[in-house]
Amino acid sequence: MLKLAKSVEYAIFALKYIAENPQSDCISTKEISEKMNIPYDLLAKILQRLVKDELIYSIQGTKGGYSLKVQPGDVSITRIINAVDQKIQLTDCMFHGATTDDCGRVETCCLRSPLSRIQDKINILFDNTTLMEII
Amino acid sequence: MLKLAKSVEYAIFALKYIAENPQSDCISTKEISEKMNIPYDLLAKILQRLVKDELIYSIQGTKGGYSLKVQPGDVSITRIINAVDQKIQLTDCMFHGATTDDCGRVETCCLRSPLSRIQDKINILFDNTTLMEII
DNA sequence: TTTATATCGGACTTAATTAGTCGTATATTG
DNA sequence: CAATATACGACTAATTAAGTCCGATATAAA
Repeated sequence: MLKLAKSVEYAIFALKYIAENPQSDCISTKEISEKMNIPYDLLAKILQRLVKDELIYSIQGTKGGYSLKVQPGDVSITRIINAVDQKIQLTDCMFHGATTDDCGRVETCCLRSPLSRIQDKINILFDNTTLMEII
Repeated sequence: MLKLAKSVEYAIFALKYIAENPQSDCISTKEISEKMNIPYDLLAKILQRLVKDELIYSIQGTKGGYSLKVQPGDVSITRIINAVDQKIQLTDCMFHGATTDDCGRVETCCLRSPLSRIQDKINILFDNTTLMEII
C-alpha cells in the first residue's frame, strides 16, 4: 500500500545516471538500461516522457541519446512523478471536483477532508525533495 | 499511485458507524454493510481483523455483533492500517533489514535513504490523525 | 546510398496486487 | 433444533502496474 510506481524509480535512476556522466554529452537508452539494470523497452518509454516534460534533451539517430536539460537542484520528485504520468492520490475521488461517478459517497464522506489534508502534506514532502538530494 | 487500500477505508467507515450508534450496544455486520454500502463478506473479514487487534469487541450468536473497545481519540489511522494488515511502504525494500532478495540494488541504492525519510514523515501524518478527527 | 544504430510512439501481453466471494464451522438465542 | 450471528480460510474476479513488441523516423558513417 502507498507504493511508488517503478516507473518513478526508473526515471530517477536514469536521471541520476545521465547527471553523473556528463563527460559524454549524450547517453543512450541501451547504456542506461545495462548499467542501471532497467528493462530496455520500459526505460525507452520513460525517457521519452522525460523528454516531453523537458527534463532531458534527446538526439536522434546513430550516436544519439539523451542529456540533462535541467539542474538537478531544480527538479523535485513531484516533477518527475508528473513527467512519467503518475499521480499522488490516496483514493479514487481524492481530487478537486470529484463526482458521484468517482465515488458515490462523495457528498457526505467523512474521509475526504482529513485524507486530502494528508495528501497535500505528502505532496509537499515530494515537492521538497530534489534530484540533487538523491544524487 | 500511493493509494490507500479499500480495506482501510471500509474499516474507518465501520468504526465510525459503530462509534456513532452506541445506543444499541451491539451492531451486526449486516447492518453496517447495508447502511455504509460495503460488501458484506469483505466487511466481515475486516471486522474480524479489528477484533483481533482489539479495536472492537465481538459477540457471537443470534443478536451478536460488534461494539467499540477503544476511544476514537486514542486510535490513529496507522493503528487501523496495521489492524487490516496493510503497510505503508514506498518500495519493496523500504523496511529495516532488506536484503538483495528484496531489491538487488539495496546495497548501493541512492533512493533508499531519501525515500525512507519521506516514508517516516508519511507515517507521522497517519499517526497524528485519529478516528475522532474523522468522525 | 545503404547499413547500422539510435529515438519515437502506440498497441499489446503478462504479472502482481487488490477487491470481492464462497463454503463450512462454531456460537448463541428463543 | 431452527434461525441468525461471528470465525476463518480458500478461492475467483477485477484492476492496475510492469514489461514487451512492432513499425516508424532520424542520422552518422562506411
